Amino acid sequence: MKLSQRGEYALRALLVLGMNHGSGVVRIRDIAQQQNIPRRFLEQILNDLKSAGFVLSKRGVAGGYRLQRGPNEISLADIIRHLEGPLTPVGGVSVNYYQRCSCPDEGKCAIRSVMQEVRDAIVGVLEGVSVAHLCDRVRDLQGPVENPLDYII
Amino acid sequence: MKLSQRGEYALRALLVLGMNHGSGVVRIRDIAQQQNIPRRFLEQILNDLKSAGFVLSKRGVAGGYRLQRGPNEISLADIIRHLEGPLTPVGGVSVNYYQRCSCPDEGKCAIRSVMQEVRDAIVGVLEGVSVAHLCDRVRDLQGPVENPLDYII
DNA sequence: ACGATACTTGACTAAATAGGTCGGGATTCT
DNA sequence: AGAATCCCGACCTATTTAGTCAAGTATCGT
Repeated sequence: MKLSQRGEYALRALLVLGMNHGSGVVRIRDIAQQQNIPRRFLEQILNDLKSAGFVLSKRGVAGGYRLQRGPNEISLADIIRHLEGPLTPVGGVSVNYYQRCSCPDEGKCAIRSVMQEVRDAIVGVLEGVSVAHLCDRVRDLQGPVENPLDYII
Repeated sequence: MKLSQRGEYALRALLVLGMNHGSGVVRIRDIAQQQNIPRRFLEQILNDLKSAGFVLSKRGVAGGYRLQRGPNEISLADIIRHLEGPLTPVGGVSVNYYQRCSCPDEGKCAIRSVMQEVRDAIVGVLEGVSVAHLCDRVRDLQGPVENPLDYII
C-alpha cells in the first residue's frame, strides 16, 4: 500500500531526466546530489530503469543518462508497474502478474472483486499522468527557474 | 501496493463474521478451517481486530467472535487503514499517519501531489464498501446456501 | 467442583524484503 | 595515457512478514 523508497527515488530521477529532456545527458552524481539520493543506490536504480527501457546511458567522460522515449510517452503506471509489481492490493487481479489468491474459488471471490475496483482506480490515475505532466506540475508549482537542475522535485 | 497476507486473512475473517452477524459467535477454528487460515495466526489477527474495536469475543466453551458494530457500519477503509497503515503510496500524505517525504519542499512536491490523487482514489473505493456490502456480493456471486459457514468468501 | 473447550498473551523464529554499500571492470573523451 | 563516468555482481544489515508455541484464564455443561 506504499511506494518503496526505491520507487520514489526512481520517480524523482525520471523526473529530473524529464526536466532536462532534449539537452543531452545528466550525470548520476548530479541527480543524486540534487535529490538527496545515495549515489551508489541510485546507480542500481538507474541501471534497472535502463534495462527496462525507460532510459538510455552514455558512458565515459561526458556520460550520463537521458530518457529513452519522450516524457509524454512514459506514464507513471508504466514505471510503477515495473518497479513494484502488480498494481493491486490482492493477488490474482493484475493483468500483468498473475498470482493466486488463497480463496477456494477465484471467480466467486468477493474480496477480489473489490480489490479489482481499487486496482482500476489506481491505474486510472496513474495511466493519466506522464512524466511530462509531472514536469508541468513542477513548473506550475514553482514558477520560472534558470537552471533545470535547480527545480525542487 | 499490495495487501499483506495478514490483511487478507483479516478481511476474510471479518466477512465470515459479517455473514453470521446476529447468530451468536463463531469459533476461531471454524473460520480457520473454512478459510484455510493457520489457526494460531488467525488467533493473533482476531486479537488485534478485537483491540481495535472491530470485533468482540466470548470465552469459554461456547465462545467465539462476533462483530462489535453492524456490518454496514464497518468500511473496508477503516479496516485496511488499521491493518496496513496509511492508504497512500508515498509518505506525508495520509491524514492519519503523518510521515516525512525526502523532497526538499513538501508543499511543492509534484510526486506527492499525484500520490495524493492516488490515495483519494483508493479511499474513494474503500470508503464506499462496507462489510455488509461485501456480504451482499458474496451472496450475489453464489446464490442461496443453507449454512452460512458454507459460503466461499 | 471439575474437566473440556475456547479465547489470551507474550515470546520466539525462519525467510523474505528493503535499503543500502563496495570493489573492480568497461567505455569514452581529451 | 589518464581521468571521468557508467556497469555489474556480490555483499551486508535491519525490518517486516508469516507464522509457531507454551502456558494462562474464563466459561459452560454436568
